[in-house]
Amino acid sequence: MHKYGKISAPVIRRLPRYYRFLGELLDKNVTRISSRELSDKMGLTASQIRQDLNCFGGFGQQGYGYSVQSLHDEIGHILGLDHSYKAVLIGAGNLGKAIAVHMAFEKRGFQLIGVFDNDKQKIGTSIREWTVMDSDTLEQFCMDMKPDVAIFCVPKTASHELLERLYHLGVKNYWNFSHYDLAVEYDDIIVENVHLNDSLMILCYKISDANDPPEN
Amino acid sequence: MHKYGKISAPVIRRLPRYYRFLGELLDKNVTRISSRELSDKMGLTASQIRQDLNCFGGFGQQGYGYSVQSLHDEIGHILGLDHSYKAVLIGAGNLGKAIAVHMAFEKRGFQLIGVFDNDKQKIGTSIREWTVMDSDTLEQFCMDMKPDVAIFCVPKTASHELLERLYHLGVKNYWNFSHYDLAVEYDDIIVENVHLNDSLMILCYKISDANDPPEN
DNA sequence: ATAGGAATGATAAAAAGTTAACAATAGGTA
DNA sequence: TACCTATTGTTAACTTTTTATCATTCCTAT
Repeated sequence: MHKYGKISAPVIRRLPRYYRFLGELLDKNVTRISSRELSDKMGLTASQIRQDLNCFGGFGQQGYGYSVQSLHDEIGHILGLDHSYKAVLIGAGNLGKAIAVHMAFEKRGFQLIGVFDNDKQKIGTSIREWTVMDSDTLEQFCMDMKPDVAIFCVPKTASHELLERLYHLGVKNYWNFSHYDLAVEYDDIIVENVHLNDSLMILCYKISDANDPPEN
Repeated sequence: MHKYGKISAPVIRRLPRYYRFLGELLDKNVTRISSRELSDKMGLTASQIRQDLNCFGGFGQQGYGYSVQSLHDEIGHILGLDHSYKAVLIGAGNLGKAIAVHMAFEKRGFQLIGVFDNDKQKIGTSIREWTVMDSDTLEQFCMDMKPDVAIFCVPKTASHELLERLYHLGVKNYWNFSHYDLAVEYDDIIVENVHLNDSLMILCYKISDANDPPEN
């Protein structure tokens, strides 16, 4: 779909934020914006915004700025949100359930096609439109449905074995909520981590640091 | 508690990962490790590990390596995990419930002292040991209990007003799950974001990019 | 006790990322 | 139509971060 040069990770990680702010501007019926105005709103430099956007092409007009609508659309396209990658979610505990219910997958380039768990209590229960399936049926399901992505909402202890199974079933992309590093196992998989524990510890650091700042 | 020079964000964000890997080594009864071995396991350079650790002091011994136990403890201390910051969670929906149930707050430097929601259906219900309280009582609760942190599990639309209320109640630290940027509102607050939507979009980008790589 | 080897801590070099500066250009205005 | 202004796209400077190098130190074995 898109073929730009190698884009650096920091730039990529900023794209969703641009997308979000532009969406908010759209809601407010703002039709055009300059890098300067946007930088003020977002708390970063105008230079960075222009630099970032120019990785993908010249979306602006000199002396005028950027069209909010078309920039929003462009970024959505760059992110690949017009895809519909098939995702399976594994682990229908509190977190898995929250993810299934909470996320607007369709607006983010995905489609949730199945929810799995190995707990007999949960199998057969419903989460919105999905009926929780038995993890033991993953092999058959994957061969039939060929999901693109697995969403890992399982405990750390289950992660390793599950990754191995899915990897051999051809699943190479992972959204990982488990307190475990999938990426170190295979080098041809794509992993996006949501390490809640790490995030909480970072918050702890920041608070501790602020409450007891280094004397200069 | 700790007073090191200014530590850069990238270093801080790596600390929890070191902590995690060291914890796993402890579980396996590994008593010592060299930066080289650890770097192999973690998929980064030995140089970086040594550089990172030396921000905080010399924890290793030349010709020997690092003691797993003491390095683990040191990093825990640096992160401030021996604190017990008081946290309130706001928004007892699927996500909020999952966070309340899922996270081992006590092991991460926190203590969850209250869960709030404005939905009459949810008020009074129980989530583990917590009874969901009415958001309208936040003012009184905060004045009595002086929480250090608020965990935002509310919809974007509620975020702005809620931040304003809590800010004026003296809450200056936030763990933010809402699809909204709190940090742009005030400049004396600490915010750690968990933007699930952003993360999902980044995954979408990575997949799209890998499936249609730039030709060289 | 002493020598050798191993791995750190520190310094230096390289790479990556951010910010600043400015020329080029398009739109608005007289 | 032509000038003036605003704002981009681009290049260059600067800053930060990462990686490599190496001297120093401490453990281990003889």
